[in-house]
Amino acid sequence: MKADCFDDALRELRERGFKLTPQRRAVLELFCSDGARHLTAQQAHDAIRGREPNVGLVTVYRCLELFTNVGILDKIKFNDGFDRYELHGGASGHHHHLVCTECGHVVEFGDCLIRSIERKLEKMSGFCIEGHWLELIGQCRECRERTEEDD
Amino acid sequence: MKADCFDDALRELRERGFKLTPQRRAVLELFCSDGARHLTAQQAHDAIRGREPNVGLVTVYRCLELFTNVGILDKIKFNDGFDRYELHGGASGHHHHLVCTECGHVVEFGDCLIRSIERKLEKMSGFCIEGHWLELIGQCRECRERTEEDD
DNA sequence: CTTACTGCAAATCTTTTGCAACGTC
DNA sequence: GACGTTGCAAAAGATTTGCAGTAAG
Repeated sequence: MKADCFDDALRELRERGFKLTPQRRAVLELFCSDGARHLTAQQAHDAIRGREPNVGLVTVYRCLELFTNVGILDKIKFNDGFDRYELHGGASGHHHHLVCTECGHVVEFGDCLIRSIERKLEKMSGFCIEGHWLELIGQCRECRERTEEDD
Repeated sequence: MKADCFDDALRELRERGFKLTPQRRAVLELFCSDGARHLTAQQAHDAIRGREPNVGLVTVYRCLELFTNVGILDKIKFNDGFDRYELHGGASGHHHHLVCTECGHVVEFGDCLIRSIERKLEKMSGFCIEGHWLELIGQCRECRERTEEDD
């Protein structure tokens, strides 16, 4: 549980004049907990329902939008049809995802490898590159070994 | 106009026992024409309507799905909420997109730069990487120069 | 002629919005 | 007490599906 994130987010909200409701608190707590990575609105809602039944899915959507605007969360996409959210920057900073096609296991990795590509592309294209989105898919070690056993 | 693509696609369809309807022909011709890159279903429909008014949007969706299953088209995403399609492989082979945030101008580039990253990541993570999705956004040269003039 | 294909309308699924009731500050 | 916030229901927008009619082979 990252207490700092929670306090930082709280302060950010207050400074901007937004109110702290139980619903917003629940969403914040969820995203500041360790297990909460790249969650969809529906997943967040499901996770919250247990502790706070009085939180509508629409409110979760609005919280996610607000927190993203304020800079507390980042909206990320896995190209699976769902908008997903993570703590902005987060413990591991900017990163990308490597998703297992079998079990959905996600590995995160930093972007240091992308920077050099961006510089090359800027020279080639004349673009000023502002951001990038990289997702890799494959089979994780466990699923690969399990598949091989089946042969 | 890439006549080879069109003929290849036609043969592929016939071999698999699918019928060639005027609607499918129109979609195929569109994607085999030079200007047709990363089109949405709606864009394809609009482009076809002029020549073939009797093509419903639903049919375009079904053509795109069929052609993707058969391997004629690839489904790609710009994370803008629309599914987009291109000729599979295409003249330039596997590639990625660099999209201008100002004017929407798209530059394509090959993936040779990604392969080395994939190999490093496979060693790090134990994954067997099967595919990747990379999109870069930024400002193209023209938009950057126009912005600077405004200062 | 048979079987696949089309087109319309309606359903689906995620996300957004209108509006009255509610709760924070 | 004022005004931001919530929740419901309904809208919106892209895509999919059911089904009766149509046409390719």
